[in-house]
Amino acid sequence: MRPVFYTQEVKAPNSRARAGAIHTPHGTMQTPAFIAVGTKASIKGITPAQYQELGIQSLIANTYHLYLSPGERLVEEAGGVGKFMGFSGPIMTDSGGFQVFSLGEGFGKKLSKFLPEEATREAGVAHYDEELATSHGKLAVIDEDGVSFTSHINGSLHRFTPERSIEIQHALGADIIYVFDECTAPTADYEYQKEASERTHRWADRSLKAHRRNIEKNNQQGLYGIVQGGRFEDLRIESAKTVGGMNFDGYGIGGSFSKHDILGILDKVNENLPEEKPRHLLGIGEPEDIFIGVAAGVDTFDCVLPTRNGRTGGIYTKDGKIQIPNAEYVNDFGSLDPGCECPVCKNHTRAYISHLFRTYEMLGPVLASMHNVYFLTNLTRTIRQSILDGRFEEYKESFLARYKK
RNA sequence: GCGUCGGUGGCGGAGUGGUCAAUCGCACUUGGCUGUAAACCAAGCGCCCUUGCGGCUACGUAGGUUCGAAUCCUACCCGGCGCA
Repeated sequence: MRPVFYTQEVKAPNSRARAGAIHTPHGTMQTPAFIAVGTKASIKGITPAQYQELGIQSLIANTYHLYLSPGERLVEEAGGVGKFMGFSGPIMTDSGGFQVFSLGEGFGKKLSKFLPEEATREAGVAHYDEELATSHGKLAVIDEDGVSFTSHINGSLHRFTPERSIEIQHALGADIIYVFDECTAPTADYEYQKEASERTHRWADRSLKAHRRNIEKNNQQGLYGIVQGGRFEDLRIESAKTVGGMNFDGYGIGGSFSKHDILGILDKVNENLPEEKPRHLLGIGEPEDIFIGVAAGVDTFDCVLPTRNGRTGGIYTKDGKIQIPNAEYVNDFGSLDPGCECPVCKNHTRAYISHLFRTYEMLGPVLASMHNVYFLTNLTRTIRQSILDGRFEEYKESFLARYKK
């Protein structure tokens, strides 16, 4: 028996949507599930004591960040990342593969998953600042064996290889760890994407071997492979087949950029991954994206948006997103999302939270993050129930009709 | 009363003869954020016309000098400080 495994309860009749559970040494999570992002062993703004009432079953921390600070040895000494941060449930660690992108090709773009320049300008968002990027250079450089990083904190030089990433993740001690992959830019051309995906496959093999070599950790931690392939369908399918054939404990689907239609290929990706293993869609997403993912057979999701949007005033509601600091909410005495059962909505008004943001009280970002995380965990919980009840499609239609109105 | 310094856009505060509707910060308005270099970033912010290296009105008030003034001169009004 592997330390991490999936059990299915109900499969929807007309899609790959499924309800089940992922079992780990630190507990079981009911899927589909939203996994909160806790990069530096902290879901920004939320204390572990609040996880349960916010529906947080699990979180994903980051190898690169914890390696830089406080260092994997210290976390190990503390008893692992869960013990260190005071959370007893299941935890994942991402391998640092995303930082290959955000500190490499993504560096200086400010938009971590950048859009083409015109679309960027149209959307009114910051775009590539060439002077900034070139004055600092990339912070990550890739070669066949691994990636050299310049610390974004103090400029010191560091090196990750698949073996090293696994070694660090062994020390961090999460239930589910990931192979070291290369997250490519969505704008990468076919040739580069092919090259990068194939390298990621070689790294997946090396990560797996490194994990198996450590008998003790291999029996305590599950290892997920990662599918890449960018926006190219044939590369995605090829990647799913290759990584899917390697007998990982689960599969992450990486490099997803919804605005580049990569989610459209998801169904074909999952068609080529083993049915009996859990699938995680890395870094996604928005409520619309979650429905796409679930329909395609994804079990778990993680995304920075609920906490990042929350910190900056963006609030999820059943009627779409709102900007709580905006003038129209300063005297709105309703709750953030009318009808929401979260502790924030039960106790506070939009007017109050708008005030907190406008006066830079840290409680504003905290309450907003709490509500947003609840919104996503509750969404996946409701989706799960709809699958169990055999009405996933109806629920999807009704939710999106209102959300996107 | 005399002397002196000063009055610039919601506020603070640059500018001190042309390229100034006026640097910058704050405030304000709006937008963005998808494995977190992110409690962040961007745009707008006198009025008007969808437009434009567009028109109009503006730098205490009123005049004046000049091809041209927020910038120079005169008077007045207001404020700080000093002396009476």
